[in-house]
Amino acid sequence: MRNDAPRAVTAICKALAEQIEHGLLPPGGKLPAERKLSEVFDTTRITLREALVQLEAQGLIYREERRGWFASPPRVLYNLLGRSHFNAIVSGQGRKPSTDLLSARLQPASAYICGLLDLPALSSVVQIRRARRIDGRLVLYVEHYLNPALFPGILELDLSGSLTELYAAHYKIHYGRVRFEMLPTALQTEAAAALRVSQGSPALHIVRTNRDQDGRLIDCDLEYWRHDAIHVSVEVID
Amino acid sequence: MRNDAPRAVTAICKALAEQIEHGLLPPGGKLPAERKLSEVFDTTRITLREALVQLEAQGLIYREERRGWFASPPRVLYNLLGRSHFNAIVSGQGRKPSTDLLSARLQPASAYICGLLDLPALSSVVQIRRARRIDGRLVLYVEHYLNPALFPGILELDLSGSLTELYAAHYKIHYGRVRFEMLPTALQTEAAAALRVSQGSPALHIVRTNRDQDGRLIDCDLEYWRHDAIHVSVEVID
DNA sequence: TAGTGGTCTAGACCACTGA
DNA sequence: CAGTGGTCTAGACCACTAA
Repeated sequence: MRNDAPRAVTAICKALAEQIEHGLLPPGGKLPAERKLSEVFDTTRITLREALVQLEAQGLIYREERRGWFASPPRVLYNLLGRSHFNAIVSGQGRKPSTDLLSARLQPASAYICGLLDLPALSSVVQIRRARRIDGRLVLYVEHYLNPALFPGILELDLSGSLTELYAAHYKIHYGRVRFEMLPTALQTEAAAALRVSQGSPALHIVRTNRDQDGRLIDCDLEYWRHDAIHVSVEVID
Repeated sequence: MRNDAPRAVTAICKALAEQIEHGLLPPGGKLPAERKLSEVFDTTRITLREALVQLEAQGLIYREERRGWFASPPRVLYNLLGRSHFNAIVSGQGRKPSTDLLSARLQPASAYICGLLDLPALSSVVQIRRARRIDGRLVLYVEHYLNPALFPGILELDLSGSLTELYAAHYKIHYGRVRFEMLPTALQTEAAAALRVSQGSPALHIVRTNRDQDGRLIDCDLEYWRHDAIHVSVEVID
């Protein structure tokens, strides 16, 4: 690393960042083709791509598989104490939420899920897989696992909306204690495919385990957020 | 992307991941040189490095600038409701914490810091910059900003230990309400240099704003964690 | 000083997107 | 079907680390 002259990659990052921050590339706007950009900056595609990947890591731009690079929209604020759900959070911030239902079925619980939900070995669970969007952009892949004893017939209902509201309306179950685990990782095969990004993209993994008003473990969510789509906040009162 | 045959990068990732998970490369252990590995996997260094970067993103390995690649130690659990501090958290999990004091001085507050601490324009603040280690490994870069009115003479004290304990012992100030903001990003120049990693490495940025027992804003921390060193947990009681 | 990682060049082919 | 991004090759030089 040269200490006097900045790296080519750094220079490209700065130039692009400056353009984005000054609004020359509006949020959601597509960047020019990689080959064009590498000409503009008089470098190779490899080097240019390294710069793009760094900007992606910073959250300034994102890519859609085989479609190109885009300026990132603002992050959505996820207040853990807000006790709210995706649709409400997103609409509350003036954005448009939507949900793709990927699959929903009863299946044997993995050892990991049994542990989370405190179920005996070889239990069955309801698995619901969904991809969620903000203003049309895929930002969140979730696997929900529900204790089937508490939600008879749920697979017949409309699972493309808020599960929270479904629980309340059909089962009179409300969230009580909720536990969050958060860890930065990279997207694995399933999540990457669902979000249409390349495997290994940085992401924030959140595991929610939810209890109801009586303290019973009712379900858990394995969430995978695009790392640049979210901003988590918590206020701890003494 | 070929759909039938897996990518070279994916194959390399799997092979290395398998070795690590089966303990052939113990945590903290150094991987062979990149050129050696690229021979082993019969590929180029570029391709091999892409695999290493993906494993880094997953948190399985990490690098030290110009020293090589190492298997990652386990993440440390950061319970936001634990109301504990770095040294206590780390020792409590059987690991060894240490702290490098990078700088400590009174300086004009940036507009951003004024906003966080609710200070008038052109205020001065005490800035303390530290790098913190777990078992010798640099994992956290922190900038602390203190309201100087509350901590007279603090620059004369030993700032390499727990500030929490310093506040209590010398100023009878204890934390009350605490606010956390968390967002995944990439390390910028200062943090990257302090942690001796390359700019643009994935990281978890945590902003803490702390109030004392009387609700006064006393200080804030801008924390930058190596993304693979931490596991955040919160329990929300209804 | 030898070897390592950090950076960069100059190409190539393929699969997919979108017109 | 043209253009794009995804992937890969086969090198090179430099700065730094560790012996």
